Amino acid sequence: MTRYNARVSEPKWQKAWDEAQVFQAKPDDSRPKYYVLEMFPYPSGKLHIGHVRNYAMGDIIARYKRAQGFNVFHPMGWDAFGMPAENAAMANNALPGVWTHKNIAEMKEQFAALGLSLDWSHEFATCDPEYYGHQQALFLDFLDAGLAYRKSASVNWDPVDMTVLANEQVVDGKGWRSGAVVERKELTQWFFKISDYSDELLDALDGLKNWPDKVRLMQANWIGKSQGLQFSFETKNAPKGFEALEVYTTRPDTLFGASFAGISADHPLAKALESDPKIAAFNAECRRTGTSAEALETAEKLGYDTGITVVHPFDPAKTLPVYIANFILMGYGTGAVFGCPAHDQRDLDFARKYGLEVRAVVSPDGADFSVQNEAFTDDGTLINSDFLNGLSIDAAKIEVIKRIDAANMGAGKTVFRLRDWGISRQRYWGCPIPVVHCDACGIVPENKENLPIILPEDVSFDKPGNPLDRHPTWRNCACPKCGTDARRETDTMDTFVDSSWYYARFPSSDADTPTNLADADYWMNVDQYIGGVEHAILHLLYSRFFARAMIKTGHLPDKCSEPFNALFNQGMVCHETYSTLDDKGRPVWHSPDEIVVDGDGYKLRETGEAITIGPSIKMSKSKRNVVDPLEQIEQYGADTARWFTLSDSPPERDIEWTTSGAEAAWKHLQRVWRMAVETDDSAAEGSSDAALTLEKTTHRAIADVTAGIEGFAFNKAIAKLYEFTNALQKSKAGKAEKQAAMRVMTQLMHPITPHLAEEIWALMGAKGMVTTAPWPDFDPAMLVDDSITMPIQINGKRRSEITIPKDLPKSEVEKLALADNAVIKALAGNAPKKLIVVPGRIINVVI
RNA sequence: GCGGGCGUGAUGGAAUGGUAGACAUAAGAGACUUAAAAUCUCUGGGCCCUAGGCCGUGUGGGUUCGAGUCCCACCGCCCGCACCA
Repeated sequence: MTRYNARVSEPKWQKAWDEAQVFQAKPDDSRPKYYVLEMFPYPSGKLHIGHVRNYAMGDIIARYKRAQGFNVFHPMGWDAFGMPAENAAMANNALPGVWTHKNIAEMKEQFAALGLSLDWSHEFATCDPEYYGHQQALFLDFLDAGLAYRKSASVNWDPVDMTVLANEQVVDGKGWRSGAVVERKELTQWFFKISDYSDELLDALDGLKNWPDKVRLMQANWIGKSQGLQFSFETKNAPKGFEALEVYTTRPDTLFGASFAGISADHPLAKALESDPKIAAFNAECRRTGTSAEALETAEKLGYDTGITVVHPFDPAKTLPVYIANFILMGYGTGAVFGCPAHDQRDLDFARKYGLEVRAVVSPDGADFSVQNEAFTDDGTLINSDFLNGLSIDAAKIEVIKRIDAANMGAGKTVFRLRDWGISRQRYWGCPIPVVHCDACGIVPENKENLPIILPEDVSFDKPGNPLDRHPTWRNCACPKCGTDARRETDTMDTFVDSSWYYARFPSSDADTPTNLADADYWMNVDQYIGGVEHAILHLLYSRFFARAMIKTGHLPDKCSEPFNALFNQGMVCHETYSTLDDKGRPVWHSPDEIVVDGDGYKLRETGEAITIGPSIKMSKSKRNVVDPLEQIEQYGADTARWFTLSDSPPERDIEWTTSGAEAAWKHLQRVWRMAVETDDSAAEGSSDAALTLEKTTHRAIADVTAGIEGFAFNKAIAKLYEFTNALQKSKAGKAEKQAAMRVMTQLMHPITPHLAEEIWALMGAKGMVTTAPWPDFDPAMLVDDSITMPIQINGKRRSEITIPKDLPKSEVEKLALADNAVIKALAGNAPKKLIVVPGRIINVVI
């Protein structure tokens, strides 16, 4: 019996595609273009099984669209800057650049084994000076356009990675990569003015119809738009310069319920009072409080009465005490608020602790109302509020803003949660920020003709901190303005900058400017973008900002403000975990290849020790539940891995890698191969009924698989291919008909298992390569049968079925239904109460 | 706390408001084989003795001729954000 030998066939076809250059795309106005892109990988040096699934998805789309006649652009590159290279440098005494390029070379080979239809002629790595030099040019243009600026700010400092992190990179109070508790630090940093686009980035989310709702919602929440009132209280007993205290609120309607004013420990007023050692100590304590989930759960509301008071804007007789409070954030609004305990839970907790007045000013029904331990935050009617009494919340807000505005005390204001993007990183392995510090001229942008500012290679990692800082000569340069001795900026850019515009570089990867407008005009935008949901905010929000900034600076055409037309988030590949316990009762994790199934359970191969099987979770080095894709490819071939990772679950969901599942996929591919070989031996003449049935099945399969791929339901497409295989195997049609069906099968399988498809295509003597063959069409007329079987329900429960001609009039269907034995029996001579016929679907007899 | 999602056989999962469990995996039985592998056939939600029937999509209600699907409440799990005034 012949077997399909993936180990021989796969490299053979990869070479054939390569030599025919079938995946290289050039602008061509005669065909519609289609730009499909998967988030480019970090070159860790080792392909992960998750990569296989991710890139297989993109490849299905690319191959399918190519067969549909689209001019498909499917490029690949490397997100090559970042911490791991520096960590490796410290551990192995290897240079980050050398380490990274070695990884890229290894990984590219592993990618080749997957048979992806990639156009490698546009490849680049973000650590190439040819790439990051253009990024430096973009930076200078952003600087010129006011989109980049430098300021001193309190930043998130990761004490392990010894670098600054963006807000988006702090997760649960910890660094997103190192996991270290983040500290606050005052540093002068470079920022991108993403806040210029807060409104636009929010509003444009509505237009992203082909993005997951979840991602759009997450971005909307992150941008966090609030509408409210910003106004000033007049202060009493405050230090000089603080005659007014500006606060922000989204509930101006509750102003008459105010019983205190609160300021952040980082508020200028709080700092001005630090000459009092008690206040200094209190402020220090506030700053120390963590922001992790647990810390927030348990943190008590703490305040310090400054002795200062403010005057109520609508009631000069009323004054409110000013507290420094630990729950007020300097980074939002003005860092100062008025507290209305009745209608804000935090203020209520605070008021109860410090014995402040709790005065309800909104009542659910307009009647007198009081609040105990739970703040009332629902809709209602204003009470106890002078001129606001009887108004709705919305009307009261408008009225208060109007009066504050008229009194020149403040105005309505929209505030966003989104802050500007701090991009300075105190790291070596990143894109140098192209500015110069000159004693005479200050901060001077580097001249564009001096770009790229190239990273030095002779660096050492024997000490913590940024090697660029202690490099003997690299910092030294001439001031671009006055020519005197000056020093380079040693901070490099956040690696998220690198990935914020790579998609725009691919179409013109050789251009001597960051982009080429003609190429961008042809290829942009990305029609289908695929990647993990972990980038829902960081990468995707930054990219949306970058596209706008690049339009403003003339690097992209106007149509590119939303660079990703459609987004798909794929799930992860998981595996169950295996553990034993050490002598102290701590778990010891074992990798799947150390495990054997032995009669009644899983055992450790070496010692026979029984294994505890844990839940299937994301593959990770620490839990050792990792499956090496290269071993799988070595054993079964890339097609099997591609087929299996897409077969069982919807692509957006996590899947569990199981050995039995992978073997089953491999068996199935062997079965298809065998069938292709055997159709040659079929009887030359089959039954004509069988031939017609097979033809209809074929058209049905084309329709279903096409719909599956179009709808990103690869698992369903694969289920339909199984059905088609089963039907073809059982078919009694003749040789020619079976071969025709087999050819269609090959075309339908080709996006998923391209190598096997090519091998069968060649075996059957078909012309050219299946990779370049057009997608098969189906005839809608072939999808309908002449007779259909309709279930009959009695009172909604299925009781019988009848087979009737397709276009039988409704009245005839009713007659036949009433003549059905089960119906006659159930009716027992009575007329039905109701008879529902849904044409082509179902009949329901109501008794 | 706020926001979002999801609960279907032993398992992964199908199912425009219209025959629940497609397709696959595990498992069981059988065929072929000296034997194993490979391959093929059958069984494959639960219950009742069968024809056949009853029950069944987290729980309880509701809308409907008809609900896994829509609505309400509850329970459980997952994800995101989190003292944002």
